[in-house]
Amino acid sequence: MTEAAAHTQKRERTGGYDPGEIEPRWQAWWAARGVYRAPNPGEPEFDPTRPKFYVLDMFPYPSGAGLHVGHPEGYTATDIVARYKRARGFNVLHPMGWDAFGLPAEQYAIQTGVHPAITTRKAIDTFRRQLQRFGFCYDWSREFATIDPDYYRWTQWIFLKLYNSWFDAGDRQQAAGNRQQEEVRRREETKAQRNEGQGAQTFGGAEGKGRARSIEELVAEFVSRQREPRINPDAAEHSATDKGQVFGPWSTLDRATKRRIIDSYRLAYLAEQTVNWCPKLGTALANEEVTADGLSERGHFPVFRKPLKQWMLRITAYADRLLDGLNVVDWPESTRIQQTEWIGRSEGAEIEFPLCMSVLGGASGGASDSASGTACLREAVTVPVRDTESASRRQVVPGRAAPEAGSGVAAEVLRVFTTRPDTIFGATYMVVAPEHPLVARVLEHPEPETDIEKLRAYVEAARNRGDVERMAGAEKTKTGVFTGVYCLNPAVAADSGVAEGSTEPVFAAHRARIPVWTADYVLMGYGTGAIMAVPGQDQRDWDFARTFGLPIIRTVQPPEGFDGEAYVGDGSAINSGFLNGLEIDDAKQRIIDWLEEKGIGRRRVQYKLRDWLFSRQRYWGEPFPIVFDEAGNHYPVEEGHLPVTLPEMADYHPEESDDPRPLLAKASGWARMTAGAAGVRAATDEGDVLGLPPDAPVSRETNTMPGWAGSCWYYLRYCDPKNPACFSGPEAHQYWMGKGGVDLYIGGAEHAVLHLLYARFWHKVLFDLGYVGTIEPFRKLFHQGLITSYAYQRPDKSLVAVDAVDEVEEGKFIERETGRPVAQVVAKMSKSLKNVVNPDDVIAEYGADTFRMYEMFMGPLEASKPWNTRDVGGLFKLCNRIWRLFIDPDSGAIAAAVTADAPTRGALRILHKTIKLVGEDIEHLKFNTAIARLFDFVNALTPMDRRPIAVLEPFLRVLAPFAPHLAEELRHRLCAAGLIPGAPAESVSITQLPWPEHDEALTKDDEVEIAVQILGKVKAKIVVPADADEATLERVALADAKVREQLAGRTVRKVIAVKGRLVNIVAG
RNA sequence: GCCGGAGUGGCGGAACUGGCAGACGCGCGGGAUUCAAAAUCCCGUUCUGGCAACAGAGUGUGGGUUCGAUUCCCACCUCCGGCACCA
Repeated sequence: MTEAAAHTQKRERTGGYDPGEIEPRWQAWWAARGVYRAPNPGEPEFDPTRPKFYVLDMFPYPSGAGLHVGHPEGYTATDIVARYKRARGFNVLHPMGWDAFGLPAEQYAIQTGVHPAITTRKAIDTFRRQLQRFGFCYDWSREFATIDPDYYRWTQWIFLKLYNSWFDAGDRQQAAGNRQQEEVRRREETKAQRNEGQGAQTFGGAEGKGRARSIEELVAEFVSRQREPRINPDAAEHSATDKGQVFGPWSTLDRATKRRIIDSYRLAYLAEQTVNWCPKLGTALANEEVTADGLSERGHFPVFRKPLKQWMLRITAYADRLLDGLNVVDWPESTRIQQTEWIGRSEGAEIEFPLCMSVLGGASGGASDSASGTACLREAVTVPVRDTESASRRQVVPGRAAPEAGSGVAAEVLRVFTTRPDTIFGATYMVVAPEHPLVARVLEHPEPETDIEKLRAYVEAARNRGDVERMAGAEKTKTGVFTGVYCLNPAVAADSGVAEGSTEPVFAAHRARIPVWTADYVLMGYGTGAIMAVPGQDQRDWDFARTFGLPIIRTVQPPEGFDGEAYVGDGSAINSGFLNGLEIDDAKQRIIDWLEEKGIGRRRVQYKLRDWLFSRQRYWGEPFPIVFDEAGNHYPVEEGHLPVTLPEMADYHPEESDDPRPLLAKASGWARMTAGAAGVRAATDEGDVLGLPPDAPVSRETNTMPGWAGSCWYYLRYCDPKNPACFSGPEAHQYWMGKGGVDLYIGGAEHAVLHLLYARFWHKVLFDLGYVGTIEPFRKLFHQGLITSYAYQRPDKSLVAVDAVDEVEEGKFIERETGRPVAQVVAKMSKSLKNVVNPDDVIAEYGADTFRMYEMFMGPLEASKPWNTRDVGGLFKLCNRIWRLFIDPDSGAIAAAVTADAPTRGALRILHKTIKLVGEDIEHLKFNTAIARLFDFVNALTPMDRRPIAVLEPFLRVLAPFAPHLAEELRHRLCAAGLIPGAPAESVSITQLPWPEHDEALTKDDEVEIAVQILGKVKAKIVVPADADEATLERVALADAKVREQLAGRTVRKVIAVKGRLVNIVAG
């Protein structure tokens, strides 16, 4: 019989602690009275005099398997904080709901035909029941799920806001200048917010780095000629050639061009994306779902890389603001670093290298001029370029159109991005990605030195390998092929003419003409898909140069004795013409100035962050509020026609097809209709490119949104979850979000980048458009650690399931089957190791209060720690001991030692210490030490034969956040026995009572024990008044008998006394 | 490889801003209570030596700074997490 079971048996005979009876009773009582309901501003029960506190858990996905012991860890922490803050006089918003779209329910539907909604609702019911059994103080009246049409209607609405917005980069120069000032202002604001907890709203302001504006305003600027109609120069979906492309005045443009321009600005746009298409499964797969040998993880079907039109969100426009925001939030450093690295901002330069080709122009467009191309080649080889003026460029590449910044004429120059423009003199070759347009062009028009078969084979091989494969390839040996193309290093070419007499022109000219290679270590998706390779200062380039015997020139002086390969440290420039002698930073400035002056390069910031692929070919997700006309143009469904609900499906099997078609395409009755029926705005006239005639046939977008969509804004809906007219009423979310947003957000570190970045992005768009008043959604973020479990390990490190092991003696384990010894180790909980702990089982045996306290007592919240069932009993014992402080377990009556006597000084001291320390620990989320204080209190009270009510009752209010059922029960029993004079009526819940105030004077001991060290070793202890000063300490210490004995025959050289701490005597 | 975080008794862990290492809990040992057991209460519990007083060692390893280091500095080892040819 277990300890708890035995105890329960005893309780049946007597008045012992019985959580199985107490807890459901109080849960029902709290629910019936709506104790945890948080009224919104405007409701009669709302108290505007209190500050607000919004404490949020990360949105759970209700899996069919139910709750795991990892879930309640964070939930208990937020519950404690919510209860504590409520007791400290805050209006607390503490909601819960469900992130319910997702793959598992759909997979289940494919297998069984059961509608995902049914599966999902069932899983939600299980989760809710389990969470309610913990006694969490959620305001369940605010519950919703992302699958509710009333919710996803607003998810679609936000998508439309993105679709109908563009990012106005504004005057970047000015923005950069304002940056620091802005940051200071925001930091101040955040500080103020932290102090106040709430404040006035500033709506619709931007952050000084560009902002989202409505598409209508953009079109108006085109129409009024305020802005020149051109393709968005920052549009990732357009080729370098198309970016920034300029057309005539708006009124002269045709419908298609107008649409093309507008769409290039939208924050939600369609683009061809290469996806992992699995014909057998009928869906695109994420990179993680594809095995190394190109098969689907599920089913092992072939996967092909195929271009597919996908919705993308232009998150890259917000890269800088997403970075800046990280400075104003109180988040774990590691998470801020992860986001920073994910965004991956690099400052550098874009440089154009003139191409020397026999065939210019061609595939990538632009005028073909073979004569000048040949001339260029010849010229570069034989004639050092004298002219250092910008004319030199014209000379080298005649007939080249002068491009504007950001536009590209890929036919004649090779444009690269580099963070080390200072090393340009060391660029001995170039590398382009295999997908680079230059490669395709060379394949079509080979150069004399092109080995076309080799090149084609290389490019083919590269194509079917995804980026992941390419980069994670186990062997890092460099591969590549020379394209046959050369280009000119503009710096070397120019410099060779300047340095009169000192350099050898011919050598310089050879140095200036450098080969262009293609290699898969250069990625098409980053920068321009081309690099200048500087093997002297870059290890990757060094490795490549060594592999293929390319020249290496150091352009930074390594320190003496440097015996490494590429040198990436500090130093001054060498072999670098006019840069020689400059330190790296100065050399960068100098060369960029030079490049800009020549018009062949410019400063540029580059990000690793890519736009967000927002389409999924699934059923169980939010439909897009978008339709297409017969020409394939897209139109938004007007707000009044939302939500676009999911159709019923006869079966959920994806169509097996080589032609990627989302699952919803099977619902043809749902997908086809007229523009009028779909809710597309009726076109006003011929020139209206954004509307359609109502009778025009349209078909719905059949992709669905990804799982992240619903969780991007749920924290806003909680503020006003039932609002039928608005995503969240302004008064409600302005109040709960205050100026700093969510006050405490606890969840796993696995969402450190994706969810937390996507949500911030949506929030900033909503901020720009004036819908929310905070620049960041989550002010303070905290990650709870993983709860692990024990497993057993054979000597060969393989793991053994817990049920296959016997403990033969204390701490010694053997594998039952073999009799061989195994070691106990900590491992992740997993079905295969049979070490998963089910919270329901634990609660059935010990109750929710014990469970809550155990999880909080295991260790620091942020640490990963192993579940040890044996330890749970210790917390159960604590609950029992608390019970017996109040209740005589034999009779069930109030214990005889409970007295109305005035408390002793000692009893008051332990109470006030407990109040103070537990409060401080909760504020710092140090729940493990807070519970240690509760133990201290109980240890101090247990031996007392008179336990004053005046000490016991405040203790219950300190206990309540941790063990709410136990505290509630005991307090009601004291009330019923008439032991709480002048207390609120019994109908009041302990959770509605204020936190007891502690008296600082009462937390202090009168006397303290001070250690006396001699040469750093404790040799004696002295007892002195708590406030004894240093001189007193020294005097008492030196007078101590033991100390004198130790010091006999030695001279005291120095005495260090620290008030309240110790005395250290240096003697020799 | 790079960037974080962490290594403290048999176990989970504690230690403010450089000031008595091991709070609190588990486990274990002893005692009280009991016909007995469970439960409960009390005492002990870092290691080594000693009956003991006490002595010595001790916070991953090796150095350093300091009257004094788990805490600060340098080098290294191990584990966990993230990123991984991003020019």
